[in-house]
Amino acid sequence: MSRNLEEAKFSVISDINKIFKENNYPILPIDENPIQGDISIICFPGAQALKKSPQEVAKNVSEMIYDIELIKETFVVKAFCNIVLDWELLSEDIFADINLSEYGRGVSKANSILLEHTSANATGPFHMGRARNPIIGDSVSRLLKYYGYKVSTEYYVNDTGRQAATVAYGIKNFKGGDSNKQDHRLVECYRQASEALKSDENIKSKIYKKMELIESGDKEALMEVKEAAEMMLSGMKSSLKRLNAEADSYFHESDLILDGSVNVVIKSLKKSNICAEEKGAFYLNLEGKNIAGRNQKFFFTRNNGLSLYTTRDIAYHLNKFTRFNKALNILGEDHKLQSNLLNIALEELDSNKPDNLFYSFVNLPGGKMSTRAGRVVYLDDMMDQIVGASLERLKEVDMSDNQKRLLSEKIGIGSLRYNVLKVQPEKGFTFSIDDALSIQGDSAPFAMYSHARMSSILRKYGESIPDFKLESDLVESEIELIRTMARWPKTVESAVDKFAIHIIPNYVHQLSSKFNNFYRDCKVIGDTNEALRINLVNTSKRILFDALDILGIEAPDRM
RNA sequence: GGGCCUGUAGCCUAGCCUGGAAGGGCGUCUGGCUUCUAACCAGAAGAUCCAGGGUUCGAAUCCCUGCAGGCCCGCCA
Repeated sequence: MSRNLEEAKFSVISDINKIFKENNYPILPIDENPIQGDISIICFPGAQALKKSPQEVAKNVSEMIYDIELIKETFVVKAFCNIVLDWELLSEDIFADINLSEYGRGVSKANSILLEHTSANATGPFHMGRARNPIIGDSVSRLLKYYGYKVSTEYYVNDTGRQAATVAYGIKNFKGGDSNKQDHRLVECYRQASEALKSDENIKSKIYKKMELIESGDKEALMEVKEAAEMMLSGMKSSLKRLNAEADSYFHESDLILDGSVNVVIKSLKKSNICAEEKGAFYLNLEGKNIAGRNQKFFFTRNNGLSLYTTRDIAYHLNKFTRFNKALNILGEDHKLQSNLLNIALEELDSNKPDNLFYSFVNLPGGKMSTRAGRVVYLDDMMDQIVGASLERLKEVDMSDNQKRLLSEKIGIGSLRYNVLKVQPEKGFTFSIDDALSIQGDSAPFAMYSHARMSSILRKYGESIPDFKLESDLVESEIELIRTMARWPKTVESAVDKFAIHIIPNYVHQLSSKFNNFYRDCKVIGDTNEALRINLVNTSKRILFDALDILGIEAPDRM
């Protein structure tokens, strides 16, 4: 009989409940992932009814159940009756399951998902605060794909409005900086144009005139901002590429004006019965909608009848749902209200609504990250630094310079991603370069190193993975490793459930750590259990590789 | 004024949805490389789980009230 761990636990638990019933015992709560053992029966609640102390109940329970099939032993700690399963019996079955090449992957789903991430305004290089978005977005998309969804990622390019017009004006009229990276060079144009906008009425009116042309659908003006945004974006895209997080497609806001879909939105929203008008500008009246704050009017046109950012966002989402069944947005927490408003509008238009994953902002020690105040750590600089630090660590390793360069890139970028991903998105964090550069313990290099050890063993073994038979008792660290591997599919499932990507790094660390314990205790090559242990190494390696891949981290075979 | 999020050892963090025995990591101290890779491993010290109240046999977890920090409340994007 083949069974995975879930099924084994289920069978044991139903046997336990059967025994409770037969003996007229109250049904006691059961912890399926206890601190000690594989299953734990919590005996506090039965105490009163049975007129016994919780400890006595636990002892009693342990005597009642110890000969259930698959239970190897039971031991009582306080009021917990802990059960250890018979891993000698189970491991072959569980292993057969783990050995399947699709182990952990979800079955292919019918739904297609458009995952929008990053969508930073094309006004200059990414800073670390913004970098949380592509890293989370890219990894969540990998996670959802692993689980069986068809996922496509998209970057929404805000190339209309004042900022975009200012960028276009700046690129046309000012000289850039001297960096050889496009976005770092062009951001100087934008800075100067922004300054001029503030101090020079003439330039201000030029930019605002351009803005109006853009919003009214003037083709030439639209092409101009679109091209300017493209220029800036080309530099930003190369940062994303280095981060291993480039989007599959880029959607230009300007196209929504160009193709008239914004006007369709305005027309439809005007038919809504919560639509009202004030001095020529139209809005949805939100009174009674339980939306936060002082402002109960959600404007979707200016008094000149032209669209606002939100209006175009509505059009964008309608567009998304013509292409995909579902939409998921990765957004900074500052977009929460905005997204509520969007949802209300979509509801008025009878449209589907997107799911959202919000993340908190990244601070620097001492306060907010702000480009304007010059308190800023650029993503590009951070990647250089962390890759440099990784290269430094490889100094003594016997490898060609080129190999070291490639490897340090993987390690550095992996560390950066891991550090961002291991924290719950809704938790704000203060970005410390020192912490980011500290790459031991719960980090990408720890996992990568474990993976390299696995590869090394298999490389030395040199033959194809053998069949195995259990010839002696498993040692504790082997069981622990199997236990951890057995938890992988559940881990993926719960991460998908809540879009909780931080669960994956957590698992990666556990698996790596358990493997390192196994490595310490168990000689693989040349041992009497060689065949089994090669299998253990092989499956751990595959799971670790997959898990790291979800995080967008490349698992090296040597380091 | 209002809404949302966060608060766990010196520092960072998991656990909170679905209540049951507080997990990791950094840093500190001690020890381990002629043995499949020491970016590793073992051991030690370190926690009024922000505060107070409630529900419960049982609360870091659920409810209420505070406190502290973040974000937001424009005919900007």
